[in-house]
Amino acid sequence: MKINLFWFRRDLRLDDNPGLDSALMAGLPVLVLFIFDTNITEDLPPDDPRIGFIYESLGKINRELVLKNGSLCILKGDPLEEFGKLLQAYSVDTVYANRDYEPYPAERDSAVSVFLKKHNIRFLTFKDHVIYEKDEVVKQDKSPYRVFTPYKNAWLKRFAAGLNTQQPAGEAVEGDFVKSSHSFPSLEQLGFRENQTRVGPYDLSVIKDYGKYRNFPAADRTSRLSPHLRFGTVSIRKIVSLASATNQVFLEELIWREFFMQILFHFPAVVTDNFRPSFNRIRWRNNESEFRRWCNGETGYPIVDAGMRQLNLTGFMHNRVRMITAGFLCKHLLTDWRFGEAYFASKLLDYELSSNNGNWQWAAGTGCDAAQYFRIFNPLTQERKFDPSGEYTGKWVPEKRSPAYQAPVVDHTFARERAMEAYHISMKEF
DNA sequence: CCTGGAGTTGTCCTA
DNA sequence: TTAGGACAACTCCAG
Repeated sequence: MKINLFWFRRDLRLDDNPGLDSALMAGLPVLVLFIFDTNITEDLPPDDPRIGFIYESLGKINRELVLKNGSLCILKGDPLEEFGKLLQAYSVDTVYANRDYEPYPAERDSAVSVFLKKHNIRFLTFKDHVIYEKDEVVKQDKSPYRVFTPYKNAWLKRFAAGLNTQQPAGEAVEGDFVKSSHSFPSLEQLGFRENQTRVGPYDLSVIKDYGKYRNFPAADRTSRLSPHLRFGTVSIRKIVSLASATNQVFLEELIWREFFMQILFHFPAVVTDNFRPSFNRIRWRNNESEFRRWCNGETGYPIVDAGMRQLNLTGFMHNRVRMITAGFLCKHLLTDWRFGEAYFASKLLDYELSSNNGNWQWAAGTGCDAAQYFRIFNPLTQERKFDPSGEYTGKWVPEKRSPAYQAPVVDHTFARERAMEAYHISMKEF
């Protein structure tokens, strides 16, 4: 009997899922599939909490599928090889998936597409992860925007006109699911291990007053949506539709997400290079012991240390504090943003290549539409402004007032002048 | 092609 | 105490 396949990747939900809905509407029974891609997981520790979150989300999906007389097929390996095995076991008509725009997944998907085509199987992909894909919001000459504000204006104009938008699906689409011949594996059977760090639920009640509270880390009134958007456990269409009706500032943050995604797509060199080559000649100091102190939250600046400790212990850091800690590493310690970016990538539950890279280059002043290089955050002023009660720093750095607390790794005024000089020299030599 | 205006989230100094 | 300009020019975008 012929079946269709739906391949989950970072769209881990059954509701409002365009690829899955299309597969179900096509008429044939649908086998729902997830592959732990070893090309990705081999670089991660076996107890990476993001794998735990994916596993937990798959479990939830499987329980729902069992109620619909199906079950989830979970595999681990190189996707091409796994598809090869699947085609031996099943007679497949079409493979459905939602598009992934990052460099590796895009390359993988085109290889899968070629492979399936050779076996006379169609590979259909759908827009799911964004409201607007890479080429849907561009300048009149079709070239990509490099400045956020005009991009945002064009995005909002299209959105208001309903151009290229999909409406969030209300009801679940009916269709037949196939029961997998594999039973649902344990985390250990997959070669992974349990981790205590958890992705919590998101909280949409904060959207209403987002602009008012978003800069105060102690208030803890951010939505915590980011890991859910990263892995698709929530639909971006539902969130954007709520945001556009509720809070413009919050909506703009979602537009930043798509801005950096299209930057990564059109300028993939940003993964390794400065967006602005005039900063290629910055002579980074890259002092290893200072970098370790930054990683461990031992710089002697409470707001920096609090942020890094929050990251290390929870896999999350408040957005305001991300800017402060990133700026501190690049400007005060004159450490190449690539080191900081890699560290955040290893720790953040909501790690997204486009946003992490875009925001690190923003903090370093090397990115497109980045902070001007002479804007150097003063970690003490930032602390006074955004954590005036000391509640946030006190929570993560309880020893901050005791003699045991370290002396600052570098004096602010000295570091500021040193950074300005390093950036000046780079620009002059360019 | 030319041109004017604008550009996520700051800080510091001076009057 | 507080408001305003300098930082240092540049790139991008729209008309």
